[in-house]
Amino acid sequence: MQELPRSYEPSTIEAELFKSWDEAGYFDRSAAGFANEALDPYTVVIPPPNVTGVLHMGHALNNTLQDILVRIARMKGQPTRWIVGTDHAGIATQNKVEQKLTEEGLTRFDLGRKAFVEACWDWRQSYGSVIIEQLKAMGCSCDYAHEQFTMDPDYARAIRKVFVDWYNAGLIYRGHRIINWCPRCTTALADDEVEHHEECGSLWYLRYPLSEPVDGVEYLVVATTRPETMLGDTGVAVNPNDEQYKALLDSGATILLPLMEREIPLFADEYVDPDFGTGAVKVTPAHDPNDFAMGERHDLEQINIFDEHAVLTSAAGRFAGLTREQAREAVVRNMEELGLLERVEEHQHAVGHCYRCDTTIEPWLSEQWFVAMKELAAPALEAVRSGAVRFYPRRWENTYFHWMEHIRDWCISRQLWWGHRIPVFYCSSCGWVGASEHDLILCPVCNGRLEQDEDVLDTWFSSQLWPFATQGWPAQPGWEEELAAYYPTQVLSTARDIIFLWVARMVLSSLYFVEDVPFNDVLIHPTVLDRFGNIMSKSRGNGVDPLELIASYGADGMRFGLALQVTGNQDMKFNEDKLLGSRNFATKIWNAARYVLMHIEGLRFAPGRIEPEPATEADRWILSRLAGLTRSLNDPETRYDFGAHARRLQRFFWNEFCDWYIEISKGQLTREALRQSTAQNLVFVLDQALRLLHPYMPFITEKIWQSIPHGDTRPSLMVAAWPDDKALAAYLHPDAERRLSLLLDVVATVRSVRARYGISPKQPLAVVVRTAGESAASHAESLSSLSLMLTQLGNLASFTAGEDADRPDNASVTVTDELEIFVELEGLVDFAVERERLSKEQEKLEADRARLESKLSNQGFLSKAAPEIVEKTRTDAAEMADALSRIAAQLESLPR
RNA sequence: GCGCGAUUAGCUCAGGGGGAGAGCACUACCUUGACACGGUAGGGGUCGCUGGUUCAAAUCCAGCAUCGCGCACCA
Repeated sequence: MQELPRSYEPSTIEAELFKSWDEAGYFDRSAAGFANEALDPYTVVIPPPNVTGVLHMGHALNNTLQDILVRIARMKGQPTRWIVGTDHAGIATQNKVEQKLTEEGLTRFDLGRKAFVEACWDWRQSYGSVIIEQLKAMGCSCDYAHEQFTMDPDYARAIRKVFVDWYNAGLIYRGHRIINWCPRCTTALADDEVEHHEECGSLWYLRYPLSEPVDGVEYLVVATTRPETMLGDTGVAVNPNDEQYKALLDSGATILLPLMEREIPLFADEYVDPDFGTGAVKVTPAHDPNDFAMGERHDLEQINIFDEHAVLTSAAGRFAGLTREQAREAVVRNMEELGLLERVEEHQHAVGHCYRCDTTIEPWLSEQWFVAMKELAAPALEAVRSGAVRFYPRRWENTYFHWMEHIRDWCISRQLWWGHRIPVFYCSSCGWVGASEHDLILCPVCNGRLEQDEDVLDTWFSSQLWPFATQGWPAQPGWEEELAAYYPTQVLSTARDIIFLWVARMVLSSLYFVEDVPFNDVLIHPTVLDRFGNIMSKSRGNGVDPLELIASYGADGMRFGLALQVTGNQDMKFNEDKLLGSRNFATKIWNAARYVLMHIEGLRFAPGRIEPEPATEADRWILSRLAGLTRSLNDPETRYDFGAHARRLQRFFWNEFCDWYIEISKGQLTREALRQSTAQNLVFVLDQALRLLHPYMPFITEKIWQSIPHGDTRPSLMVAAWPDDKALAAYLHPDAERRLSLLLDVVATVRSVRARYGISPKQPLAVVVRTAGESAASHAESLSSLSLMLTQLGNLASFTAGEDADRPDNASVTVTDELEIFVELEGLVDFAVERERLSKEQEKLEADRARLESKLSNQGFLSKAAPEIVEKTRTDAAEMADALSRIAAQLESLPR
């Protein structure tokens, strides 16, 4: 037990507490021996942040939620491990290191592959742990002692095995295809890594002259959004059923491609939509996936006019050397000069951009590696259909299904240097090609020298293994036992934008290699938008730095404020007010704890856990409320309803414990007979509340808990027992709750009267309550027994309650369903004001009553509504009628 | 085009068939020995629109409108 400083300064306690948890070993699965090995383990893998990453709001939210779940499990005694680590993030990291080189006037080619990769490792050494440190600042209770990295040697082994197994199973193949190419990153991208934005572009109508006029027709018109690609055209297609081109098709006409003076065929293909543009499509097999497909069907030449930077090559003749933007301008100008530009229309269309650098993607023909997905997708689809993997909220399962059902092969090769190099070896002598888990030097066939594939694997190829590769698969000692005990993991919490990129692929690869799902629950948290509803991004500059928020509100304030905003919705407009409110809440908790400490000074507690001792109605009430809170927080159905739980916690602590129980305790503590029991109840409720709050606000709760005499033998709240709703259920007490609400009504009424008449809280008032209705007698008795408490809370000069209590002269009158509350005002009372207020109340009540009565006179209602509803309506209406008559009587008897 | 989400107090959002809620903001009063990052009392809403189901709809269903997010794209 120790003193708490007068004011709460988060920054003065957070780092120190974190260090103490770390040193005590609580982040380990054994929680320094406090975990109960007999219970189900709880394992979570963090979505590995990029090594280049700095904490953003998405991380702050996601890791708050994971930490809440992990801390609850740990307090329940489950062997808990939150696996943490970083992702090597191929493109992102390579970009960072290249950027640094550029500043030094170098390119990666100046360094060469080996030195460049070393530079990446150096970079990782220097900056790669930034985000891990930030997680610590948030208070995240990850297993930092076993930090993982997707480029670790053990991880690399897993990658190798996956690649080789799939290669040998024929699931990985090499192909010459149109892929998405980023000319800035100079690498291929998977379909999912391309972001489509709607852009306002143009549709150019170009005249393509026929080689020979047909029946006086000299040209046809094609429409295109990318005129520059015409330099690579090797055909023009129309729909076979399109009447307007029938004659041309039948005549076997060919086209003389302008600017290139190349003769290209006119052909028919079902793909062409006769109603779009002119119904004639220029076909560029090397630069458009659809054209590529048509080219394959019609055996067209593929002319690649772009190099890897999307600069025109010699295949573009005199346009060689231009960028694609310059080429567009030049082509359009040239066509116009030739009189071949018919018209230009505005045209809205989606354009693909690199998800890493936002450069416009170029569909580009190249040799790449692919994973055949269809076969792999089937069990992954089934895993979610069967419920083995369940999404929260459930609707995201549709997104997953749609992707899995329309899955396309996955381009996994990247033309980068930083990453897992593709383990395929080529023999230049005999042409042998093979994949190997170990580096090969000599050809197994001809003993010739082997060359390894130059490309590296997509970063998502490695992160798909995260849940099992981080637990030792496939070669670390004891991995089978590890997975048998701790796999699948319990929950994966992440943002919706990586459901395809990551979540789906983890399911798919885990089912293949570990023959089990990687996790049972997938929690898709809302996306944090700025306060105007825009997505937060670097380019918009509207991001909020979680570390600044921690500085302003404390880690606890930030966490609680974020948790409060979590709903089942897809978005969350970031509301900083909630963080301010949460910091204030933390201060409230702090001060409540200081109050408790202050008032138990000099008291002695029996050894062991402090037990509650319900001696008064208020004691029974607060314990009942605590029991109810604990029950609702432990409901497994609502385990991911963070916002609802946070609100309940705040309501209980602030509005019930602080506003009422602490206030009531002030009176109880002055009575010798109640002093000890009240103190015990204060400590007990505070202790239990701190436990329930700890997962949300780990620092302040720990700090306070270690300062109060809870009597628990555990040295830290982090490993103290989570409140047991079944044990607390013994304290549920509906009658006490009902009686306290009567008292609360009376107190609120007295305060309201004071405010209305400007009477100081310091001036004691005499109050008389007349009880009414069926429970009049017991209510009168309850209130009488609570009179000490009432007197203290309302600062009353006297209090009497009874079924037949008389209204004093000169009293303000308030009528409730079950009470008539008279507050004596000794000449101050303004009866005109009282009458007006009562009349207003009467009006409102009469309207309500009329509505209920109309229900009760409705045959349909009486015969079809649930009996208990009818009964309730009846008693409510009766109560209202009764209250109305009492109001009428009061109005009648009030002096004029 | 297909799918999904949102629309409730000035703002941010809960709620989810049976008497409209919270926080912030606003107004008034209160520096009371836990807390002014506080307390008390107030004001403020025909729950987007139109239909339907139902004894009963803010709540369920359909359509519409507006905003937003995916996916797929016809060059």
